[in-house]
Amino acid sequence: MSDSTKTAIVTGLEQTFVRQGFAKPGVDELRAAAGVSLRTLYKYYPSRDAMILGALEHRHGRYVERLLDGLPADPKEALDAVLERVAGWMREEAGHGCLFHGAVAAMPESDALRELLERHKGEIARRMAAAVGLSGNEAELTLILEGLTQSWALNGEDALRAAKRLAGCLVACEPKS
Amino acid sequence: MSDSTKTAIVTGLEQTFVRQGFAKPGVDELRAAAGVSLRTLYKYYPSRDAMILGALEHRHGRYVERLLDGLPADPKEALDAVLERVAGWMREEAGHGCLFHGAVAAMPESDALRELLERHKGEIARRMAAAVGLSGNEAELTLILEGLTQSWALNGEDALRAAKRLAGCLVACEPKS
DNA sequence: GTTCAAGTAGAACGAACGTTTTACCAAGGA
DNA sequence: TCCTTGGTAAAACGTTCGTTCTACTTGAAC
Repeated sequence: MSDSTKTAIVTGLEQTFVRQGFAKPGVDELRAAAGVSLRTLYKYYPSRDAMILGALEHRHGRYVERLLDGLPADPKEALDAVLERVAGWMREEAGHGCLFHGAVAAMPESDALRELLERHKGEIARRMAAAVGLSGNEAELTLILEGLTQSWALNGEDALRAAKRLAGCLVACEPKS
Repeated sequence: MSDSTKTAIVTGLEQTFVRQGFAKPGVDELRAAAGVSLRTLYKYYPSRDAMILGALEHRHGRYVERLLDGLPADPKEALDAVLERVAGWMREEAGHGCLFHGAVAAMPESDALRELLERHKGEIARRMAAAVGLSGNEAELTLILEGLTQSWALNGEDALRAAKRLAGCLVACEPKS
């Protein structure tokens, strides 16, 4: 059980699910993407469902790191930076929207997936609200983030402009404390 | 080929896909939900993919009607009404987020699904922006709508409050024309 | 030098799947 | 009366799927 093998496998799995979704790719295609033998693949992830979970866990780590590490200390700059980073993620990694929502949408009856979705979104909302100094407006922030992620597929860079504009409005409208 | 049979079938299909997603349910389960024989089901929808497309077309019609028919003439009231109607839809019909995004997420390589998604979202954005008097802010409106739909699964009624608040901010911030 | 963990290649298996087909039934119009 | 239309029930077909298993290779540690 080597760590580098596991990373290689899970990277291949993640890429495949991003490109093809969760319905289509069969285990043999996942195996090819992982670059290992079927036996090894099943040793690290003993079922197709485990492969899905593993890929999502891996993506969660990458996403949180990319979005939240080393944000500017100033709350306004941090807010702007987060939106830019989300747009960058969409450009480079997620043409088709949030993979976690996609997984739950594909298999809405899986409790494990729903739990993972809640952990993922919850952690991001909490940490981001703190970083941008809008802890009382978690729902508004989450809405802007989800809206940006989801409408990116429809409007591209316009979605980023709209998100910045709405975030600006939110800060401007906020009752002074 | 009777119309009432077709409606009964497509209603059953839509419900099943809403509840179970697009990956899991097999044709025999869809048949049971449609309440017809396998032969009849295949006469109306000659493949599983056609069943998916048919269910989404049907849902599109229902959604557009519910969201946009008979809106108040006053733009501000109309905006509020649309958000309320979206929340009502989420409460009653779509616990798991937008079915169109879900379909594309499950099978991102299907051109037919992507076209349908664009038609669906495009029509709603255009007609709604006109109805609420914010035709220059389609991207912002779309973002709020997508954000509400998507964050409903996470925050429930708080998502509606956040959407109303952001919509209010948008109207207040808008440069007077 | 042997052992052992970690890997490859790919055959095999039973179940499930999407689809087609056969056989039959009920009602209405010419 | 017969034939068409729209439907049911369910067997059958060929494929594909997720999973397991057998047989073999390699590299490093003791």
